[in-house]
Amino acid sequence: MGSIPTYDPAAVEAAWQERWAQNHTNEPDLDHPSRPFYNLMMFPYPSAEGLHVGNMFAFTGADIYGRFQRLHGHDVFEPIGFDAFGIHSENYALSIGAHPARLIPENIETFRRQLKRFGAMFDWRQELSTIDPRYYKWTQWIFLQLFNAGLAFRKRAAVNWCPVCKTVLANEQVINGYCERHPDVKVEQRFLEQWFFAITRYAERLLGNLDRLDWPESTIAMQRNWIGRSEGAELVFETPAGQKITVFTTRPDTVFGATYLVLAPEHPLVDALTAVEQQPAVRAYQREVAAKDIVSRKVGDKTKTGVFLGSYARNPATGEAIPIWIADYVLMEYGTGAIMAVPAHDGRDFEFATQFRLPIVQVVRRDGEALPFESLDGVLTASGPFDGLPAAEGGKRIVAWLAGRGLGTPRVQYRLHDWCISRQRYWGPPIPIIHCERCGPVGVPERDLPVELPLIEDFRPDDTGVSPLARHREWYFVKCPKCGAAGRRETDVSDTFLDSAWYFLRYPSTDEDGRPWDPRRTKTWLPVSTYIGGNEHAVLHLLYSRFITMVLRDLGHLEFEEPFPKLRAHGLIIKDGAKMSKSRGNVVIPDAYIQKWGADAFRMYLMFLGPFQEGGDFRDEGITGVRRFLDKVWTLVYDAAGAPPQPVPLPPAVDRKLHQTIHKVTVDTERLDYNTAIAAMMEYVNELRNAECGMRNAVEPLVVMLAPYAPHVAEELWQRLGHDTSVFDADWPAYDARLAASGDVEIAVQVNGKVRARLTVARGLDEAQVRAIALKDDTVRKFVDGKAVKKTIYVQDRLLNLVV
RNA sequence: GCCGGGGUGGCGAAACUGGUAGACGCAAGGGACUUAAAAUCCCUUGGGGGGAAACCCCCGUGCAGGUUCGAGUCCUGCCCUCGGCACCA
Repeated sequence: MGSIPTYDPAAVEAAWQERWAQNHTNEPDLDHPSRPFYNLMMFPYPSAEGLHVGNMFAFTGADIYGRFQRLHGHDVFEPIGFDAFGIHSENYALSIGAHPARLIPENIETFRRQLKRFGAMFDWRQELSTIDPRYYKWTQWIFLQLFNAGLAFRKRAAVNWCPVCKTVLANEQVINGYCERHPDVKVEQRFLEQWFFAITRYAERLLGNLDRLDWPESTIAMQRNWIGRSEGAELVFETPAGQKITVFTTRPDTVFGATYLVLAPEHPLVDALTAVEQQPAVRAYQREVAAKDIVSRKVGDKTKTGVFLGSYARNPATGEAIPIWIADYVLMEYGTGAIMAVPAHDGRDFEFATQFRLPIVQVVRRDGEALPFESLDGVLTASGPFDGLPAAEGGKRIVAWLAGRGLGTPRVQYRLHDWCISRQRYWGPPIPIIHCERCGPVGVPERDLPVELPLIEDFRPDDTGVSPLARHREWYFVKCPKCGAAGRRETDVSDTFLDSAWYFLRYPSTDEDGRPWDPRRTKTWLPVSTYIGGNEHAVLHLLYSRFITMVLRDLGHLEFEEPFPKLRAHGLIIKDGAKMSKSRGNVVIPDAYIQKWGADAFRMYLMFLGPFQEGGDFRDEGITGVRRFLDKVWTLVYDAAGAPPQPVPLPPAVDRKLHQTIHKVTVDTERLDYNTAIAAMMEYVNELRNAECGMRNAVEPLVVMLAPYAPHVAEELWQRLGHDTSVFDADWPAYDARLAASGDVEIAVQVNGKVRARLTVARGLDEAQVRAIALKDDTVRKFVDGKAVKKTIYVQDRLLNLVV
């Protein structure tokens, strides 16, 4: 047998990484693949701290899946890139006094080195970075496609403003009224001209398509909630002067109980509806609300406030005059910015009515229910001709009745807002627009793309709300491309979510300069076969990517409208019960672990920590177990490699276990249940060791199954077994269901549902046979003797239950 | 408040459509090898009780009920925890 060299991961891994690069092992033929499989994972933001275990956990899980597909004969394309623009990079650069244009490429270099070290099958030919002008040229091109299609527009909008970041924040960057980057800085409200994408026009399709996506239920639910479709009606309340106030309601059945109206303080009709004597109070209230930031208005103190306008409108159902109020609990951006208040059947209206002593009229009844009664499960009352109808049915009839008089119409409303893509910052792709006095906003002609982000030393944002680019005069002033008059460049840069909304389209075509992608390659590789990423992107990134893809399809640039038919979400790796973050100081960097244990052991350890799709708590105690396992495999294979090459039949117990293992590893890997797949391989190795079976045909399939998990050592062992091609060119082992289900079985014998004995019997016995054997067992007899067996339940090969 | 996960040994976790709870691994204890240690190998390990022993009994999957021959798994009502949304009419 001879002495076995010890397993030295560092040497094995370096050697194979070099060979993969030399042999182009991970570079599929992009133009003529026979069975293309696009294995996509969410590209990282290259932070200054470097790749942390959370990234590596995600990428390893995705890489295992790609390698598994490769072993099933697919041409797997597994690209990687860097999402390197954005406020995170810029703020970090500011905080250490560096320039992002110099700092970020260094970070990328660190990431690239770390990514190469852990041994994923990345196709480095197709690497991309969002800060590369060759990339963002096409990000700008996409903006222009939307602009030319009328889907990009400018609007003055109330925005969240962080006085420290000196920029607009998205609502999700505001945590309880404070900036997510600066937990002690209150967010303010500002009004600025912003660029928006009209994503709301796609709401119905974005929602409807969810039904046919193979995505985690929870992700679908989050998207559904975010889009927030509600069905209801618009109803019209008229004032004596003939002004029409339109409200949106999901409860038209309760219109007979509407005892007052509430408008948002910014509602355009407020001035016209305010009685002279109420003007001072109304103005004061409007000013007070405007001074609040939009977040604390929504999230902060929810005590109801409001002011009576001093005027009235007619309830279209009862004909009664009801007072009109303004209150900040009504939001201008949702529905029509006005509501009919039904205090008997809405908690918020109830609170408001109680506070300001407004009338409360119950119009839906169910026995034993107190007000406010919000359920639709009741019967109409005090509703004229509709009394006695179930609320849902009554609502439909009331809308029809009001529609007949021109006072109502059914209406679907979404919570989704248009996507604000403007950022008053430096570190992003300039929005490719030139403002002209005569022509208005004009798109930069495609031949002039990219609009390069100029390298300016003073990129610090200031308090004006205008991007630092405006201070760069030779860049800022430019001729209008349409009329030649003096124009000014748009100085806002676009949201990073736009960079990442199309990167998967670019990967197969990174070598294209004249167009964003090669249509033939796109047709070959897209849509993405499997997309694996974190649930922190469940809503925005995925929704925006779907939207952009849909628009590009409508404009004739793509042939599909859903980019990710199959999505899987991995869990989060936490440390000491908390999410890893620099501020908590609990970020784990993988380099030292890889150094000590090897990339293969560390990959497997991360996957063995818990279910991939749920994540887990990082502790480093367990890694020795995985490393010991690899050492055992190493020894077993070296022993087997010395055995004669012609196959001899395996001992039946080993053969059975082998086929059971193949079955389990196959099924579990396909489902991303990596932790149990690894456990199954460990069991098999234990079996081989117990049986002292060091046979070639017992270990060859194991090496192949191990390959997705521990690719370097699998290659080394495969070669040791005498193969001169990559293990990834081998076939995934087939399993024989008959063999897997051969041999004896242990049957549990229960008496009255309690296990009293375990019998080892031949497979496939019938109830009578098992029962006869069971009744000979001493322990069973102890519980059965002297009693009548009333009933027996038999589950083939598993269990016999005697009921006495 | 609403929408989703999840509560199982000392720890990370397994358990397919109701059918032998705790696979696999860590840690711990004992033993072998060694001058010694590390490494490696073997054994034990949910709690309690009985037996000289092979073994046997009772309890046990967040809590309280229920359905069932049988419940970690299904139903009802709670508690805790983690994500997401949050005055969306």
